[in-house]
Amino acid sequence: MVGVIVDVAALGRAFDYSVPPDLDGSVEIGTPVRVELHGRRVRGWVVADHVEPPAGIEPKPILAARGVGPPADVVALAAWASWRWAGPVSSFLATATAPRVVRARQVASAQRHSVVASPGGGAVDVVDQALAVPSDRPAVVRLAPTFDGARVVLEVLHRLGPTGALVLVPSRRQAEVLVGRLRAAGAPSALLPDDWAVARGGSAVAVGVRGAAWAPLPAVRVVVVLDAHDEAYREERAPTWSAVDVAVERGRRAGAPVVLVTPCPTVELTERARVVVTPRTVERRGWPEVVVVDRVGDDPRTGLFSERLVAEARAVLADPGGRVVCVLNRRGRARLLACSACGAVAACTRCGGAMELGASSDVLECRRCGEQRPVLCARCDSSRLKLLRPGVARAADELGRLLGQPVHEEAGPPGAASAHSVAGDGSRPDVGPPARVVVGTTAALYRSGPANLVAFLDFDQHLLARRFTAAEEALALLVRAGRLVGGRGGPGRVLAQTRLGDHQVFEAARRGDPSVVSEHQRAVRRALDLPPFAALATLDGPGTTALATALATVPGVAVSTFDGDRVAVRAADHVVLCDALARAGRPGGKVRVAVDATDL
DNA sequence: CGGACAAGCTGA
DNA sequence: CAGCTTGTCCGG
Repeated sequence: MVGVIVDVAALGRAFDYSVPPDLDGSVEIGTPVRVELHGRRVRGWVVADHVEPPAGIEPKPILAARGVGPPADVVALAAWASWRWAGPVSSFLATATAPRVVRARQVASAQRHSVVASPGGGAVDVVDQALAVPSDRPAVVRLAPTFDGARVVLEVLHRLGPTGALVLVPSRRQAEVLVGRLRAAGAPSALLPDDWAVARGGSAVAVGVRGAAWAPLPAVRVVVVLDAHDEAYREERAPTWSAVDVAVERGRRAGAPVVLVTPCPTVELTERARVVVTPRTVERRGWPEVVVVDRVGDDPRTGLFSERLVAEARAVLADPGGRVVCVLNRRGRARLLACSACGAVAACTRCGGAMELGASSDVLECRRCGEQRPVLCARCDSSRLKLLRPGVARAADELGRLLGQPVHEEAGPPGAASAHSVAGDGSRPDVGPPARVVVGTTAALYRSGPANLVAFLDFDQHLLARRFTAAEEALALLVRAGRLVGGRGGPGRVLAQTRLGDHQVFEAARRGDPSVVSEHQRAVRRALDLPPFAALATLDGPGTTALATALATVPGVAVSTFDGDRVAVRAADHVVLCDALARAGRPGGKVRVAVDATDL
């Protein structure tokens, strides 16, 4: 008999099944199976061996085994994650399972011995120090934005060999590029999830994005996370797990060193890891030059583009190869309109959402419910509406006029193909040369090639975002921009328009020292009892009240309402918080539980 | 989650 | 009272 977790979100516990003789040998802990449950056939995973079913229960047989599953220690890790993020074990097992059935024969085992050459340079010292950290604590390696993190990976592989190395990067593109470099350096590498079977064999480096924290390496010997500050490591949908936390826990359980590489360590990271730094003069040179354009004295009605910005852009474009990228995190032509006569904001008469100008500019559309109405004020019937918050499309029009250049708009959904993303060799024969002027959302920072000027049109929207991690995320944007323009001493610059010119984020960039932000944030978080000095979860959905009521009775747990109907749950640490969530169950039906939420 | 079954509501 | 909706229970 074996214990099986079924892929039914509401069922947290395992059910017992018998293993029919023809499946004996192909079923072990982690094996994906089909089983019958309550009259239907569902997917499940074997999570326990040699179990005794309770008296009076006659287990049904497993219907089929679906190839090779995650190794036993990953199954145990899924159980831990289920506790840590208050989500179903099955959701984590699904993430840890190959996208297509993997047969035992496909899992490559023994491999040749391979040696990775040391990349030399600054990576050597830093890896020396990182690997000297006792393995029960991760090391945070703080390197300048323009430092090539792949060198750290190569140096680690040079020291410890490729077998059992787990390497995470924020984006698929970075994963592909890194795998190419590792293979070129002689390290057998598995790109996840594609090369799942190879990783399951255990003799390659496993490389991938968020989900690769669950890579099926049978024995992890070292973990490296590049750009460990990146938000892409967090799953926003419930359960809201973090690949960095999973990777750290995995390394801890395996007794393997964990190396978290980042130019801008978050308070979360600095609080629980030992920070390894490079010489300040070296680090400083690898930060971009940041021009802060403080618009605090400007007339609010002046446009999106300060004189300084236009002058800098013109100077860049005077050089035939010069490129400019402008960032404005608002899509559409106009996100918020108001009546010029009476001042009323153009809100939807049905749902109250903000209405924006449709593509043809002759109709108002609600972004929330899709309601349409003519371009008229709902209060006074005036047809004169003014723009309160111009979007990307409007910004592109305006910039095109100011610069006398065609402007490319980049505001597609994340992951969509870009007309001008630059391939490794700098060319895209199918679309022609990259645009010289790009206006887009922050997505433009991830899809544009090298630039000479990256300008944030309204940096305050990042500094003032409602998440309490806003300052750290804003610094990460300057880092990202810095990688497009290069370090100080080079020709490229970052420019930020703001009304908060003396914000710590600018001070950190000016000094090339991210600790300015993390020290400031540490003080704020401590004073407000926010993570990492407390554990925090938010609840929403119909079952919120019932769960909040149950949690409020647990000693050490504090419950408070915010935003009308959402609930924040706080405790001194995750043990108290997650134990309370696990014991409370879901008394009132559907609730979205977001452990480690940042949008208070 | 989703099927089974019971209790409650509706209309002719 | 058939037929349908809504609620509650439970899975090996």
